[in-house]
Amino acid sequence: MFAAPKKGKEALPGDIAPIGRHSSLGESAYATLKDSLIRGALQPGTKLTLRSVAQVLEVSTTPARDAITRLIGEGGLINAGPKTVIVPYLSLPDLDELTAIRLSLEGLAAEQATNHMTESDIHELETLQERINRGLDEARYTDVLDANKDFHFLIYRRSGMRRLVTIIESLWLRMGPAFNGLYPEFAQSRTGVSNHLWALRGLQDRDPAAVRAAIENDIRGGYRRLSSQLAAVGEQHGESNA
Amino acid sequence: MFAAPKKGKEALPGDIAPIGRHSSLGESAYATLKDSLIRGALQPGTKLTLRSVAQVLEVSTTPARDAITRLIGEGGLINAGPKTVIVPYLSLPDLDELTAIRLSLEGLAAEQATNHMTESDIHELETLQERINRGLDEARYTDVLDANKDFHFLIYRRSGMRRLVTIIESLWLRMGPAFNGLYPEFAQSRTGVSNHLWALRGLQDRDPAAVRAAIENDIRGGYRRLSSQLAAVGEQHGESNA
DNA sequence: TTTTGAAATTTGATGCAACAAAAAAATTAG
DNA sequence: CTAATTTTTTTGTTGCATCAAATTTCAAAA
Repeated sequence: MFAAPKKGKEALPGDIAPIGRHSSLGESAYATLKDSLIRGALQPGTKLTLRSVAQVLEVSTTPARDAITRLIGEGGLINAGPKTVIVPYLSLPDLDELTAIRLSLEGLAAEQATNHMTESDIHELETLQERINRGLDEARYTDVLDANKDFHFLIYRRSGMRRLVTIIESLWLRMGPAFNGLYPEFAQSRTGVSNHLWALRGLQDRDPAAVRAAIENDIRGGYRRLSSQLAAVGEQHGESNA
Repeated sequence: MFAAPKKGKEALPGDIAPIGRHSSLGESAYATLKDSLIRGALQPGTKLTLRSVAQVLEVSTTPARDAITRLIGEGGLINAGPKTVIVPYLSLPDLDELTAIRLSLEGLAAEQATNHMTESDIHELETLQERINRGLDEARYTDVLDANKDFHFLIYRRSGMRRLVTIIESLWLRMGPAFNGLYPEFAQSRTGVSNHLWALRGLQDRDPAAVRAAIENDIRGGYRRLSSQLAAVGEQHGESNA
């Protein structure tokens, strides 16, 4: 049926080869769209068509199709009809589910990362935190959200668990659009700052449970703010699009 | 850039509409391949080419491409070279990571499902368990694995968390090929049976923690058996392909 | 036998056109 | 003005051809 695995001597190229580069138009189209989604650049309900994506990304329909198909698979886009894909709305049940998964997975990642963090990692986190603080002071909310994302994922990546990080990304992908138009309201709050500081302290102390708790707290704080926003604004989209 | 969301009256189709059916050749090609992977029908290392998949599935290259691309995104297939996609080997580090995630997520799903299970659900679980027992007696190992999968996912689905179930599926997708050629060795063990019984008891008692513990135990048991098999056979594929 | 290297073959990526289906717009009827 | 109906436009799907790049084959050289 399919080609059987190579049985040969399996010449391992020594110790290098964590490769995997895979640049193609489809790949970068996917990456670009995904980034837009995570950043909240696309409003929920925005309709994406094959040809419009192709045009914006300056590629043909084939790579655009690749990107859209993959994103639908991850839940970053959904089919709102046989020929209509849109950026999904985040309903309260959706947010509940996402949050529960995030608590599990980001908590796990944070825990696992704790004993892998280097001094320079921690220093980098502190730099990111400064950028967050400065962003809050100067009302540069996009910067705040970006730096916040970097802060979290720097930690998660140090878990050494690649698939885990990928899954967490797909969760953030789902949250992103909900922030659209909410930057000030959302980023203004400084509740997250103290959670980050607790996380930093836990990392320095090599205390996995403390780091996990800090991250979980951060997620819960975000949940509170987002859910009240959703309750206030988003009743018209009752159904879950998970 | 893209079409803005409809502002109109948003005619909700009443109460029905959990729809989302999306039958297309690409979709079914994806489903078919995915199923083959989960069932362990494909040996790790098996090379898949666009055209061979297209031929086997009796479709053109386009739907085959869809399926392969999506599966790569989920980690069910990997790029072993610029023009080579294979069924991934499961290294011990990979198994460790998968297991950690499974414990988190399947534990969560089991917990959440506990209070949603109906009498008839539980009855169905008992039926499945009988099929597992019979399969063990009669050495019908494929049946055992199938029924085992149904047992777990019936529970998980009752969590009501769709995205969670999808993610868990992608984890099983990654485990499937590792069972290839190991059916007897793996399914022979009856360790799983008592875990399932504990899970059933927990469900009847509406004890989420007990159900979670039973499922976690089941996962750990599988981990032990698989990891020793991997350690014995699979040294030649050192690198992680997560 | 092993190694090397070049030729032949196969591969994935990409663009594109045709088609049926669906959505949107325009029109008509009430 | 609203609602139904028809017309027009747009959409995703699918198959396929092309092309550069990578793989495989195979024979010559060591």
